[in-house]
Amino acid sequence: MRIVYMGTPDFAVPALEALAKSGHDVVAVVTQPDKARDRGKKVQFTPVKAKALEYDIPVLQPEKVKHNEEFYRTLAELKPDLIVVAAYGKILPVSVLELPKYGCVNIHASLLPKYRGAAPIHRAIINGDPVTGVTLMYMAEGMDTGDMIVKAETKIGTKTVEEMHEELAELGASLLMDTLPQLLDGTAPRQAQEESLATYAPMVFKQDGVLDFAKSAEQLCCLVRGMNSWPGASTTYRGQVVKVWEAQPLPQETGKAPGTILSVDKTGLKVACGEGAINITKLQFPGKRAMAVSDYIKGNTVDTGVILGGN
RNA sequence: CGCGGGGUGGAGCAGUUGGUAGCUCGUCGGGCUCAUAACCCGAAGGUCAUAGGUUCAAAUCCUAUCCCCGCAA
Repeated sequence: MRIVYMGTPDFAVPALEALAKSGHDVVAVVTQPDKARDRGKKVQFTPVKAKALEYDIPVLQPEKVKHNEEFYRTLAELKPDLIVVAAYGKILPVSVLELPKYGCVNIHASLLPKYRGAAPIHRAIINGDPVTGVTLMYMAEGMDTGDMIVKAETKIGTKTVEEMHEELAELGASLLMDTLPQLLDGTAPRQAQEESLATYAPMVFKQDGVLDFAKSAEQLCCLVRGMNSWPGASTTYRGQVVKVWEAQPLPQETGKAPGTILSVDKTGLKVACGEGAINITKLQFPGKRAMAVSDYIKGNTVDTGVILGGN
């Protein structure tokens, strides 16, 4: 069986590696073009490309996949029996979806039809959901609208989006491997998504991580976890941007204005919220590395009474 | 060559008219106390990122390199 794998970020690496190790014939990997990013504008390979090179798998990096005759021809010549997609980053045209004999399957990091779209893991945590998971599905034209094959779920608890991301990537990989035999003999189950239950998980940006202390302690802590480690929750202290990496809700009502720093000591930095209060235990000041509050106060001072998020 | 901040005892920081380094926490020892994460006394611990250069003398000035971080992408 000839398989083409399409994916770009870290999330898509475990499944590719599982396929490659299993001895299946991964004839090509398609990933986004390399981009100059980060400090110093260095050109970097996408995580999936790096992994593909490890296994000597040919890599294709088309600028666009729609209306791209050359790419379509190249793909067709590979005669794929199955195309597996995981966080590729571009919408595939119907011509590509219909190319492989056994279709195109996608690994999506949510329990569809909930959280279709770009940032399902972030949204599930930010919204305080108790569970989430991954769904293996046949791809259709719409954004994550295809028929579902199998799902696997897991508890969110107090995991950060980074931890959840890693866990779901592995879960997705094993789900794919478990289901692969059925995909390749056409016996995989197929269940349509209930449209009325569909929700969307839009991309998250740095701006989404700005803490609004008027919210409840629970909501703020979910946001902190849902933004760790990317793009990071933040607020401002005396005009400086401060990233907040870890925080826990405190039951107490404070009577103070939201954002007011109530106390600072080795156990953390307590801040009043619209409802309850939170205890920040790990943060990061500009130019500094992330550190525990207990470490930060060894050589720096944080004044109580200051209102975070103001000037 | 995208902009900028930073690398100083285990940790977090101070230290620009250049003169062999100081603070807080921690650690170890002792003391006080019914007791303590509290308090008191004492001790150990630093090639000041690396390599050169200037100088009688450099953490401090100059040059190159490595690493970390924020912004922007």
